[in-house]
Amino acid sequence: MSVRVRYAPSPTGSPHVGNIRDALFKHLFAAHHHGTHLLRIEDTDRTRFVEGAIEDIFESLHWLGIQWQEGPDKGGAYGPYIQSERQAEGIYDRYIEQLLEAGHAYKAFDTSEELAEMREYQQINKQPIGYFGGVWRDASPEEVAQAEAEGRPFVVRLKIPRDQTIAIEDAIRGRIEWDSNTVDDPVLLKADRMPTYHFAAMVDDHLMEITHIIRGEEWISSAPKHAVLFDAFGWTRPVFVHCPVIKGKDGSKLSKRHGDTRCLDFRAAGILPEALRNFIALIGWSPGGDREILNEAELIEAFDLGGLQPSSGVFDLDKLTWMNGHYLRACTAENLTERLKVFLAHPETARYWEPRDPEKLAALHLLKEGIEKDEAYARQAIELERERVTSLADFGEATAFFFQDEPPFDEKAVEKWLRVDHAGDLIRFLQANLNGAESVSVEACEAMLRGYQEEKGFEKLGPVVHPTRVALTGKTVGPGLFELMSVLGPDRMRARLSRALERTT
RNA sequence: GGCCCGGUCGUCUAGUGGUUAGGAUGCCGCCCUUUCAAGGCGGAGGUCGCGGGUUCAAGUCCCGUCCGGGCUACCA
Repeated sequence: MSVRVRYAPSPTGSPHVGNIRDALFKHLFAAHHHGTHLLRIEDTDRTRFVEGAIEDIFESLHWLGIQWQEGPDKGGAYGPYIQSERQAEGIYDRYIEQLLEAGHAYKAFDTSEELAEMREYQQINKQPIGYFGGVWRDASPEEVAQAEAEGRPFVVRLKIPRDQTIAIEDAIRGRIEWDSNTVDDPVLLKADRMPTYHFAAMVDDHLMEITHIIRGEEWISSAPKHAVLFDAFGWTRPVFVHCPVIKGKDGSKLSKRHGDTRCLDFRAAGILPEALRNFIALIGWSPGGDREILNEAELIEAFDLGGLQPSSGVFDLDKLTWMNGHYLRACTAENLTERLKVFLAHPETARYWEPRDPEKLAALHLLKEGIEKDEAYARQAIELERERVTSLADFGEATAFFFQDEPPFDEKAVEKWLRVDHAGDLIRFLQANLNGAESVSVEACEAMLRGYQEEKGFEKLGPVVHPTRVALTGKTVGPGLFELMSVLGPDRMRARLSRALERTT
């Protein structure tokens, strides 16, 4: 039987990295086994629906290259793939009836006040908290009929068998057992006739022939309920795979106060999708051995359940940053420029940086204009700065001096290198050498500076290089000077040199 | 409170009874070099949560204990 797995998000918000990491695992697992990965939208809780969430789910998946073969957008033989539509078709009602008739489920007419009271009582008396039957689990048909006749609202609960051991076989942790008396009767159908997750997801998993339920470990405690449900229907249970969660630096569940957690925020921050994908694949999973950098194909090839880790992992932004730099350097300048164009044009980029770092955003605008004005020139600048950045968002500041007619002077740099005795002479020398030239090669630039060094008898190139760099860029750091000069070209250099000359005395 | 899961350098991890406990990141240093990076090389960092046991031999198996986390909704 071929592998079938599903990513089944609820449209309650934009997917965060932990959630999307699970989706990545499913895609990788399905692809590895030439199986099917399907997307199912679990929108049974109307009250928590968030506008735009579904769009963000698709977008996050697309961006990271997570694929699926069946879903609301693609169709498939097991549709519909949206639970509210399935509910409307009466799918869940049919199975509820079946359970009710077989005596595996029952109607419970408790009010929310009664339920709250019950929990309070249990808490005070230090009893296990939950619904273990109340008056309705074993109510007579007459009592139920009467309550129904009165039109009292009710829910349908699953009758968890008592005095038994419920066990599941988890692919990562092995056998996990519960005393069935500690498992309460979950609601299957809510008073508004909508199914709960427990019910809808399991029915759908069966109908869609899901072979492996891959989900976060926060579901472990619900697993016995799901197992009982499968057994009640006489269905074969899928393999349960409970993945470890991703935590923040302080060890608690990843949340907003740990910084970015929304998948699409990383895109806006300038992270490359292949970097984020590679990075999150390695939290809670390992290909074994020392391998760390894996592309899409390698991930698929290497992915198996055996590499999944039982313990949760911390999201280490430093390492993601490093990995992003690695992938940035692996791009060609052409490719990088194309990615930058998309990045700079995306409205989320500005929305992301505006409140965090307006200066960075301004530099990004400068780069955007630079690319629009002269893409070939911009590409050379990008090429030269590529080794000095760790995210797409760094390119603005890194390349700024290429695009500014008058890049601001770092006053300390001026103090140190433009106030040396020979600075004025050096600049005049360069001006003379550049006179009339239309372009200048890297080699010519080097020859020019070395010529001056020799002429003046400097032992090292530093006294020539540093003042030139400050004169041309305003800074003491940056790409190789000869390369930078060649890219800048004679015109820009002439303008900057004469401006710098005024600062030499 | 109850039930369940977890625990190897700060962090991600390799490890399936015999290793000087390996790699990566981060940190420090050296090399390269016109600066900053990148790259190369090296260093510090682990009593494998703790305590018992089993065994000639335990990070690896067993028990206990501590700590962390999850669930405990007519949310998923």
